[in-house]
Amino acid sequence: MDRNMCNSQQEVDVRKGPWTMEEDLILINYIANHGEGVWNSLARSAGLKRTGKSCRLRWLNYLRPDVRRGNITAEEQLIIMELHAKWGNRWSKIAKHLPGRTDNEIKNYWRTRIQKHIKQADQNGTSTTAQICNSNISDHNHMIIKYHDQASTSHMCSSCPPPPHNQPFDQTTYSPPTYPGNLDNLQAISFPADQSNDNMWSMEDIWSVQMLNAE
DNA sequence: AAGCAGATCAACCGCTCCACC
DNA sequence: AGGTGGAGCGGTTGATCTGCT
Repeated sequence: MDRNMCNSQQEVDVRKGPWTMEEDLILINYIANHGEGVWNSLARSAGLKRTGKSCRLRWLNYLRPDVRRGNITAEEQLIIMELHAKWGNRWSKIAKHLPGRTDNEIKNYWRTRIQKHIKQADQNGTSTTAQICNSNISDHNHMIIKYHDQASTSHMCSSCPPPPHNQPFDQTTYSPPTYPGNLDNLQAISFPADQSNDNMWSMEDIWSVQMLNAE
């Protein structure tokens, strides 16, 4: 009984849900002064009513200064698809090849954009392998992806140059994006350009306040 | 303008792995 | 060798946004 009360009291003390700007600032300031460390004790020391896990996630996915916000570019999209073909849902591994992108972001992107189109295409046609053709990388408006019937013809579109990998993607070990069976049947899909995602407060806001606090 | 449905994404949850004792 | 705690990962949820009627 007492234990239950104690637990529920602890649960009340742990905040969940969206982070406030104040919490963000506390976390940023603390890490700026003390560095990343043991997250549970960091959360306690910083005076945040959050779990270490929550702090870690917030820092890695949002607050780190090197996190890139905004649209996934066509180049990044290609890399994601290639590496997903290679490794499957190893999001953190894929994220390592996309500097500034987080595993969470890539995972969400895959599930909400790419997988959706694959499912839709699944209902339309048949094919077993993928061919990726970046139709208009320069304006980043649309990207066409084609899946062909023959495994042997799975390769980058011959009329297109290889993707301009400016990331540490290892082209020497590059293998064509042959998709596993459950990704069959995609014939041609196009993605509209991403919308910019405005947050309640921008990272520029946070970092400008952080600079002021640091002075 | 209001209501609804689908899309998006931040955050949480549960699990596994690994290092340390 | 086994236990424990922290870190990291992938899956899922739920709030919010957006576009359509």
